[in-house]
Amino acid sequence: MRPFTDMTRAAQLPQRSVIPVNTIGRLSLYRRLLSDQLATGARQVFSHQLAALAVTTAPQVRRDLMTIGFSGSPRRGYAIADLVTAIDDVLVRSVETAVALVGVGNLGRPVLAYYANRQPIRFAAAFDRAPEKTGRVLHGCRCYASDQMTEVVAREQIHVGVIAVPAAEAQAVCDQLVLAGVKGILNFAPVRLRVPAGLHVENVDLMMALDRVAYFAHEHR
Amino acid sequence: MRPFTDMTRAAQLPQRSVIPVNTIGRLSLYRRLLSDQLATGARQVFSHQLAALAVTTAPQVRRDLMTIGFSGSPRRGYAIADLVTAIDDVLVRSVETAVALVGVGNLGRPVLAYYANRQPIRFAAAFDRAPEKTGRVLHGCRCYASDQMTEVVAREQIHVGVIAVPAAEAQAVCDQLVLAGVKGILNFAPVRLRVPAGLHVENVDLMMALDRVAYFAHEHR
DNA sequence: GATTATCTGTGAGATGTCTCACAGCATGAG
DNA sequence: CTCATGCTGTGAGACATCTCACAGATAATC
Ligand SMILES: NC(=O)c1ccc[n+]([C@@H]2O[C@H](COP(=O)([O-])OP(=O)(O)OC[C@H]3O[C@@H](n4cnc5c(N)ncnc54)[C@H](O)[C@@H]3O)[C@@H](O)[C@H]2O)c1
Ligand SMILES: NC(=O)c1ccc[n+]([C@@H]2O[C@H](COP(=O)([O-])OP(=O)(O)OC[C@H]3O[C@@H](n4cnc5c(N)ncnc54)[C@H](O)[C@@H]3O)[C@@H](O)[C@H]2O)c1
Repeated sequence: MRPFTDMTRAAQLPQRSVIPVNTIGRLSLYRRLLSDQLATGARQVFSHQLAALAVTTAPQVRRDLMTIGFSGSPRRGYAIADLVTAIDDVLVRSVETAVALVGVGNLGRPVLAYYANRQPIRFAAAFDRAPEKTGRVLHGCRCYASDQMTEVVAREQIHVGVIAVPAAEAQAVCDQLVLAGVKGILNFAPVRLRVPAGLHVENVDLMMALDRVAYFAHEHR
Repeated sequence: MRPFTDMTRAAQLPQRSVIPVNTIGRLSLYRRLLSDQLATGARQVFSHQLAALAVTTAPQVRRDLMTIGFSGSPRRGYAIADLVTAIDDVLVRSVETAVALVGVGNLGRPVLAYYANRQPIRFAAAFDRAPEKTGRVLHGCRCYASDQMTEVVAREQIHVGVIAVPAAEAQAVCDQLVLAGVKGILNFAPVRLRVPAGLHVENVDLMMALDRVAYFAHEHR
C-alpha cells in the first residue's frame, strides 16, 4: 500500500433530513406494532403503551410522533389507524418502491423470499453474473444478466438496490447500481461502500453484529 | 388493549462501557480490512489510509485507536499486525465465544452456514421446537429440542444466543435463553426484546433496513 | 357547567458521538 | 548531528439524539 493524500473528509455524511435517522427506524417498528394492535381490535393507543411494545420510553414515542407532526389527544391517546396512515406517508409506503437484488446466492435467495410480495416493496428484478442463474423467475422476480442492469433499472424505475454478492465484488456492483440510477442501497457485504454524496447506504453486517454481541456479552461477564 | 401503568423508563439503556458502541462496530470492520492488507504484504498503515478503506475520516480512525489505547508512530503510522492483535484483545477474539442458534428455518440455515467455522465464534448448538429438525448436525452444529436449552447452554458454556424464530415466538425464546444464562443476543425477528438490564441485544431488522433505504431514496428524489 | 384525573406536547438540559485544528514528535535527509 | 517534514494524539467545541419535567389540554364524572 503506497501513501496517498487524505481524501477522507466528511463526504456523504451530512445526510440532512428533518427527521432523525433513528426516528425513521423506530417509525418502521411502530407501524408494524400498530398494525398488530389494529388486528386485535384496538383503536387508540397511549404513548406509554406503544413504548412498552417497542421497548423504548414514552417521551421517546411522543417525540417521534411530534417530529412527524402527528397529534394525539390527552386522555384518549393516539388514533391507531390514523397514525399508521401518517407513518406510511412519511415512510413513502403509499407509493410502491421498486427494488433490485444483485447476487442470487445463499443469502440473496432467502432475502428475496422474505421480502417478496410485501407491499409496498416490489422486487422488480434480480441480477447475477453467473449465466446459469439468469432467465429464471424466483418469487415473481426475474433474474437478468448483470450487463442488462442499466436498461432494466431504467425501464422498471428501480430506486433501490440490494447487494448480496461477495465482498470483493461489492464496490463494483455498487458503482454499477449508482450508474444505473438507484437512489439508495441495502448492502449485505461486509465492506463499506463509496457512493456519491447524499445517496444513502444501509449496511447489514452480520460479522460486525456478532462481534458487538460477543464484546458486550464478555463485558457483562 | 387496556390501560396500564408506565414502566417504560430507561431500563437496560445505560449500557455503560469505556468504548462507545459505534467504535466497537468500526473496530470489527478495521480488523477485517487490516487482515486483508496484511495479506497483500503491507506492514504499516496511516490513519488516512485505513479511513479510506473503511469509508470514514482519518480523525475518526485515530480517535478509535486512541480509545483502545493503541499508539502509532508519526511518519510511520500504525503497525498492522500489532493493531490486529490489539483489536482482537478488545473484541474478545482471543478466546472462543460459544454461540447457540434458535430457529433452524429459512434464515437460520444460511446464517449458520455463514458463521460456521469462523474463528473465534463457535456455534456450539442449535435449537428448534420442530421434532423433525432435532438430532441432525448442520455445519458441525448439533440441533437439540428446545427443552434441552438450559442443560446444553450450561454444558457448552454458551454466552451468546442467535434468535431466528418467527416474531411471535421471539420474546418467549429470548426469555428461555436469558434463563439458560446467555449474556448477549443477536435478534433477527422484527420485534424488540425485553431483557434484564445490562444484557446486550443486537437487532438485525431487515424490514426496518429497507424502510430506511426507501425513505432516504425518495428524499433524495 | 364545574371539577378532576391523566395524558400529550415541548423547552431545556444531559448525554453520547464526531469533527477540527494544531501542538508535539519521530523519522529520514542532508 | 541538525533540520524539516508530515503524521499522530488530543483538547475543545460542534452536532445529534435522548431524557426529563411540567404546563396545558381534554374527556369523563358528578
Ligand atoms: N450466506 C449468508 O448467510 C450471508 C450472511 C450475511 C452476509 N453475507 C454476505 O452476502 C454476500 C453474498 O453471500 P452469499 O453466501 O450469498 O454468496 P454466494 O457466493 O452464495 O452468492 C453470491 C452470488 O453473487 C453472484 N455474483 C458474484 N459477483 C457478481 C457480480 N459482480 N455481479 C453480479 N453477481 C455476482 C454470484 O454468481 C453468486 O450467485 C457476501 O458478501 C457475504 O459476506 C452472506
Ligand atoms: N427468511 C428470511 O430471509 C428472513 C430474513 C430476515 C428476517 N427473518 C426473520 O427471521 C425469523 C425466522 O424466519 P424464517 O424465514 O427462518 O422462518 P421459518 O419459519 O423458516 O423458521 C423458523 C424456525 O423456528 C422454529 N421455531 C418456531 N418457534 C420456535 C420456538 N418457540 N422455539 C424453537 N424453535 C422455534 C420453527 O420450527 C422453524 O424451524 C422471522 O422472525 C423472520 O421475520 C427472516
